[in-house]
Amino acid sequence: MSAAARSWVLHVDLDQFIAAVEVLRHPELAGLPLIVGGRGDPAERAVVSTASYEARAFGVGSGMPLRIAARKIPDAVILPVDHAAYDAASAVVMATLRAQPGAVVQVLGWDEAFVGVETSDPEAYARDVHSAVLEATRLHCSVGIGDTLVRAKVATGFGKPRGVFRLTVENWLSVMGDRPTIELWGVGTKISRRLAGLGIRTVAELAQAHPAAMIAEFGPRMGPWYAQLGRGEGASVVDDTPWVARGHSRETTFNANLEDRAEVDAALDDLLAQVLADVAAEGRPVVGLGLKVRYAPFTTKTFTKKIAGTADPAVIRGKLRELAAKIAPDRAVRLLGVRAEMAMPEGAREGHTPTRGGW
DNA sequence: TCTGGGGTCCTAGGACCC
DNA sequence: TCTGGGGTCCTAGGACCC
Repeated sequence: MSAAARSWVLHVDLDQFIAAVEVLRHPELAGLPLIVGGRGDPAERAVVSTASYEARAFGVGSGMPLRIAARKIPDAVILPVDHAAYDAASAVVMATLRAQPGAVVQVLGWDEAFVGVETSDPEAYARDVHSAVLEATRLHCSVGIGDTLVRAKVATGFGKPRGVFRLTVENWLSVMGDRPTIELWGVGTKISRRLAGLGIRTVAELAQAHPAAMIAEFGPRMGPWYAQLGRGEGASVVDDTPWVARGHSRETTFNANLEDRAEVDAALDDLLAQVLADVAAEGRPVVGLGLKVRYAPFTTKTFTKKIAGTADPAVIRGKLRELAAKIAPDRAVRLLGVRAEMAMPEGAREGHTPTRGGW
């Protein structure tokens, strides 16, 4: 018997995207423990962006300091992050998705996107997506199928690698109900711990959480959102409105802490110049500034300031100086970051981040 | 083990105004 | 005197994602 056509959400996620792109360029690396991170130098302060399956077998994963990773796998191949290469590969992937019949595509990152589609056979559609992406890029992907964005996103994890998995209102609780809340998209260590404090440890428990208790703990917006997440509910319509950046930022961790105020000022100028180059490319006025400083060993402070909209670098630099006056003069600086917030154009999509309750 | 870089959004609390 | 109540804006901090 054949099902009627209805709308589905697909979540397409490339397998080992960064490592796979590198292996395409360096076929001789196939099968070796491969680590991509920072500038490829384990002596520098940087972390792992991606580890190949072979490297993961040694306990190396993304987010781990490069130095530790190199210690765990002394003969690993360590490559620098090459944004341009991944951007190019990503563009081909997204173009391929948009070329699928009836596809509405919402890009989530370099290597993943939602695809909204009307079909009677979403598994067949998903396999077509996999074939098309493979043919265009020689990269494999996994596809989650869902009746909401959240369910599609979570489903992908069960399809990896190279597979397809469907998660809907029918099987959500039987598949996810007994799992810990941290496995939900948007629940991290902190929130899962606070949930545990309320006696909520599993997805099923979260799904039935008392609304008043959730609001008391997490506020009127996030409280109900987390409970919804537990049920896999939320938006079911893929939104292909173009994404518009709210701001741009640059930050740097110094390999040796900065002790000197003049060094700090010079580093801030350098970061600001990079940020303003990104901003200038969009031609939108700057309406806010942020300055982040991490003191050694590891305390982070941020300072922000709204400003009257301007594109004048001299004015912006003056405002940044005002924020910089708040940096403790007597503490060694480990990291500096500069952020510029831009005026949003009329009609830009609001709340596009699913994990913060925006959907 | 010792913690990158680029983003987004939410919340709490203080300032200020009426 | 001894201190209301609501609204809005801003700043700082927190949490999460890829």
